[in-house]
This record gives sequence, C-alpha cells and structure tokens, in this order.
Amino acid sequence: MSYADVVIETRSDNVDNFFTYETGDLPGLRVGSKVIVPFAQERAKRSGYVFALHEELQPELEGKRIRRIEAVCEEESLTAEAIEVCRWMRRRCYCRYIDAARCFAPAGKKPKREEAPESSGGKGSVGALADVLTDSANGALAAAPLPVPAPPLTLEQRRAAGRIVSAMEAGRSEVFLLRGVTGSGKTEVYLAAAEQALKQGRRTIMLVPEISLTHQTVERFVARFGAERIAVLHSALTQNERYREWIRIRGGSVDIVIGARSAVFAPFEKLGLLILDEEHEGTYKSDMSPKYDAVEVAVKRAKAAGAVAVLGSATPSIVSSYRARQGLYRELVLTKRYNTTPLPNLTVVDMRKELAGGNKSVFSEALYAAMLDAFAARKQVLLFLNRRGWSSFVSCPHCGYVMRCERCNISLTYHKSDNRAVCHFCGESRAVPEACPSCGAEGLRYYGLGTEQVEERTKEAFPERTVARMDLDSTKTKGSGKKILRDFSAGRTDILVGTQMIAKGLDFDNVAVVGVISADITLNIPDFKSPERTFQLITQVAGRAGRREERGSVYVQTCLPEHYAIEAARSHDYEGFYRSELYFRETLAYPPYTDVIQITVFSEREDVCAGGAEAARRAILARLGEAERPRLLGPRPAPIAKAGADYRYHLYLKAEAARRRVYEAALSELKRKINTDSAAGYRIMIDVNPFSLM
DNA sequence: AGCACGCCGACT
DNA sequence: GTCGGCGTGCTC
Repeated sequence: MSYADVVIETRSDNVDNFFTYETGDLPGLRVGSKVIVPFAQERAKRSGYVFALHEELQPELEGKRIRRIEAVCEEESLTAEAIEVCRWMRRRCYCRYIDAARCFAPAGKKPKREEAPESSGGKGSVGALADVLTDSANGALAAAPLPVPAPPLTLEQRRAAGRIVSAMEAGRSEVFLLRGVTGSGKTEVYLAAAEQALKQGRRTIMLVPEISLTHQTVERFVARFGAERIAVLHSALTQNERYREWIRIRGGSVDIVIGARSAVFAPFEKLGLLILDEEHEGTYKSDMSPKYDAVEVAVKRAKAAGAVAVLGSATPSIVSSYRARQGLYRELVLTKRYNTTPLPNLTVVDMRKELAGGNKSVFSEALYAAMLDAFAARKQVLLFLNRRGWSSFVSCPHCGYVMRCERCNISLTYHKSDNRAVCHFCGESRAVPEACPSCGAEGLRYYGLGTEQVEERTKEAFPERTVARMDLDSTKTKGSGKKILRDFSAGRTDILVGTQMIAKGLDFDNVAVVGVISADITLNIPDFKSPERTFQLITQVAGRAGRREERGSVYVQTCLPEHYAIEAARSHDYEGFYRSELYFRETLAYPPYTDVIQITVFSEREDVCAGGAEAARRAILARLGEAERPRLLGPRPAPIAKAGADYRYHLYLKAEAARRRVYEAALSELKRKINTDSAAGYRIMIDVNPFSLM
C-alpha cells in the first residue's frame, strides 16, 4: 500500500499537520500534487497538497480509519522544490504549512467560465505590460519591441557575468551579491545571466522592489528577449488575469517572470536563475502574513531548485554583505560607472553652524548658491526630505506639551493643506486647538520640517521658478504622480521637492543639484537600521545628480555631520560604512549577529493582553533559559494601527543567529500552545526581523 | 425522560 | 474551521 502525507486547506490555527491518506492508484500523484480529499465529518470535500509519499503506514496510525485521496488537480499542483521551500518557510516565518503553500498556489481567482483561448499571450501578458510601460513616467513605449542585441560589456561587467555564467554552466547553485555603484550597469549583468539561463532551457525570476518605479529595467528585458516569453506581474492585473498568468507561467510558455516580492513564488518548473534588483529594499519584506523576506525565500528557492541567485544593489544590506563575507555568497563588485560619468561631488553642510551664523532658512548658503548656479545653467534641482506634511510636531512653548495620537502615542504631523494634525501611523487627524490642552496658554507652535513646508519656502526663496512636490499626499489621486514626473522630465518644473519617492530608480537627464534638506530625520528614527537606511538613501538620492558626462553636486544638510553614516556617504565609502555598522551591530546584538524576533500579543481586552504578554515572557524564559533575559525586551504596549483593532503588546527577542533552530522550536511551540487555547483570550503573532520596530 | 445549549476536541 | 459528542440544566 502507498500513502501520502497531505496538508489540508483550512483557516484554523489548530490544523497544521500532515494527514495520511491512501493514494489508491491515482496517476501522476507526486510530492506537490494538489489533491481533493474527504475530511472529518464534512460533506464538502477539501483540497490539500501532498508533502510526502511513503509505502509504510506510520505506526501511530495503525487501527485508524485511513481514507483515500479522491482526485488530483494537476493544473494547480506545485513542484517538489516548492514544497521543500514551504517546509523551511513554516519554521522561519512561524506560519503553517498551508500558509506557505498558498504563497506558491495560483494567485487570483479561477475565471468562472473558460473563455475562448486567446492568440499568443493574451491581455495578461503583453497587453497589460504595454499598459504599464505606456503609463510610465518617461512615457517611452515599446509597442512590439524587437529583440535588441547585447551591447559590448565593460571588463568589470564581463568578469561579473562570467562568474555567474560559469556557475550556471557547471550547475552549481550559488548566490552572488552584485555590488555596483549607480550607473555601473548591473542590468547588463542581469541580462547576460538571463541569456545563459535561456540557453540552458531554464527559467528566470527577476524581482524588483516596485514594478511602477522600475519600468526602465522591465523595458530592457523586453527589448532583449521580446515580450512573448516574458510575464510581468504587477498590481494592475485583475484576479482573473492573475490566475491566467499563473497557469501560463506553469504551462511553460514563459521564460522570464518580472515582478515585485510575490513573484518569487512564480510556478516555474525548470527554474535556473533568480535576480533581486535593489536587494537592500525594505519592500522585499512582506507586510502580510506569512511575513517572509523575499531575499531569504529566493536564496532558499535557488538552493532547492539547484538555481543561481543574484542579489544586486549599489548599497547592499549589511546582512547580505556579512553573509557574502562569511563565504555564503560570492561577492562581485562593479566600481566604474558605465558611461564614465564621475560620481557626484557630495558636500555635507553643518546646519548648527548655519544657525549660529544667523541662517534660519531651509537652505544652507552653499545649497542656495548651488541652486542659483544650476538655474543660471538651465539645470534642474531635486530637494529631498523624508517627511511629508508641514511640520513634524505641534507643541506648546510654555509647558512642552506635544500633540500625540491618542491611540498610537506618536506625535502628530501638522498638514497645512487641510489644517489638521495627522497621525502618520494610523491616519487619524485632529484640528489644532487654540489653547494648549495642558496649560491653557494660547498659541501652539509648529516644529520640524516637512515637504509641504519645504515646497512653500522654496517658492518664497525662488519666486521666479516653478516648484512641484511629490509625496504620498500629492500623489493620492490616480495619475497625479505620473504627471508630476512627466512635467519634471520635460523641464516644465525647475525644482522637485519630495520624499523617498523621488530617490528611487528615476533617471533625470538635467538634474545638476540634489539637496538633502535634512538627513537627520532618517538618522534619528529610533531603530537600529536607521544608519543603514540613511546611508542608502543619501547614496541613492545622490545618484540622481549628474547624468551623461556632467558631474552633479549633492548637498547633505545635517546637525550630525560627524555621524559615520553621513561621513561614509560623503566619501562614497561603502566599505567604511560596512565596518563601522558591523561593529555597532555586534556590540548591540543586532542582525546579522542575531535575528530580531517580534512577538505581538493581541486581545480585545487590555488587561488580558498585558497579562498574556507577561505570561509569554515568562514562558520564553522558562523554555529558553534565564540567560535570555538581557536579550528579551518588553513587553510594552504597541502603537495601534487602525480603528477597532485589538490591544497589542510587543516583546522583542534578539535571537542568536547560531541557535536559530532552538528558537524556532521553542517559539513555534509557544505560539501553537497559545493560539489553540480557546480559554486564553489572547493570541500571538511572530515576525522575524520586522520591517520596523514600531 | 427529553431536549436545548454550549463547550471541547478530533479531523488521517 | 466545522461538526458531532457529551455534560448541564431546564421543562414537561
């Protein structure tokens, strides 16, 4: 007799194990098969996935009723390699088998009625792709692009591509970390690798942080390989289109999938290559359950599929660089800019000195002068500030009262456009009171800069120039973001003020000056990743200055000019930054030396929640030992994100990377115990290395 | 005794 | 999650 271990489709937290069924003599049944099975006393049949096959019945099941698999659904079945990744995801993400399997399962809904088969591709691929490209900022579009041959590569590019290609030729499953300064031609290396995969009859997954900001990369893949064999997965696809694309990819008529985070689960059978562009980007971390990191999934999937992974960035994450230097990844470096444009000249301006010298304006003297020069030369200027709104907090100058969100306990940002104080965490807003609610004094004051205010100050300082602003608020209506970028690209705007939205991926030809209005905002966020983010953001936004043969200039305004992140960004010194940062990470027990595990306890009742969090803390110490005490932080109440949400408490555990399995065993057991205890009144969630510690 | 209701736990 | 089993307690 032959048996299959099946993971059943269910929403319940209680059911996260294998159920053994007789296979009967179903043709095509294998690990990964989607199957239809009877379950419990239910009338309706359930679906599930085969995780293992065996000939002998497990001894503990002797005497139990063993039922039979009713059918196999071949067209929605997964690969054995996907199942292997699911087993890993369950441990790493503290999710259930079925949650991991659902990531690999067809996205979207099966169309109700089968439509007549469309000729080549269908709207899901080429048509929708054209939509994305025509909507793009620069408007360039490729209707039926003809394959473009590869341009000659530089020596560095050839070397990097050569090492990837030879690993692929030899069938070695390796991970490459490709560090290349902005403009060094990483995309050509990706294309060379994809060409090799194609030559070997294997498929490629290309991940980008956000599809709408990466149309240029997409266009180059389409130009090189043609649209018919490429599927672009993007948010504009409908549920039906999504399903059709999944089937099309699985059916083998696609060689290359390009998409955001979730495309890492694309249902390829002969996967040969995974590319992650801008691998340091936070968008690779899922914000929904299961909270996977697409970089980790890609590395795991490459190993399971015997494929090669290429992680590319100008500023690789500290974790990835560390792994490379531990020998887990091969490091490839591109130091020269493709078109020999020199790196921009970066000046750090000490804003304390400006203030001491009587300059209270938004612009340092140096930035102001550089802007005047740029305009004289008919050039454009980008001004970057990573905070939207008018001012970062509203405070009483008499007693120090600060307006805070009642639910989230974070300070409210004043937005002048709608004259309200807004919580950037939950979105709630309030009018600013006439008098201080604390001491009764009249006249609350606005402190700290936001893009709204920078825009207004810029208009005041340069009244003869046109100024536009691009941030979450100015791009809320559909198409407005694209219009802002089009106007700037076409030269109809002289100055573009914006948040990190303007730092990424966009290529402008005529920008001579980039001003970072205040680098301190990102630097002062109380999160261990803030120096890393600051270094990456400055490096990225600096990459927008100067194109072609002209050298751009960048002015970084800060009150902390001696900070190592600022200093390293100034001298384009990735190595120096890496060394300093690694030292702090080791001293303070942060990644890559540990995993920061966020444990969220939630309940309808605050006292139950607080009690549950305390109980969880004690259970962790009991299970993992008192030695963990200094690595276990909290519990403390979490900011509440949305109306009607449960009360939430956070615990953080800095878990030694070397003992990962020990933590996985202990915490998954704890989670299961609590979440299946119907009397507990609270539940827990676990997020490994969360995007933010808020 | 007969039945409604709610909680518990198994589901292969 | 879902359903049946079973214990409790009310009603006839």
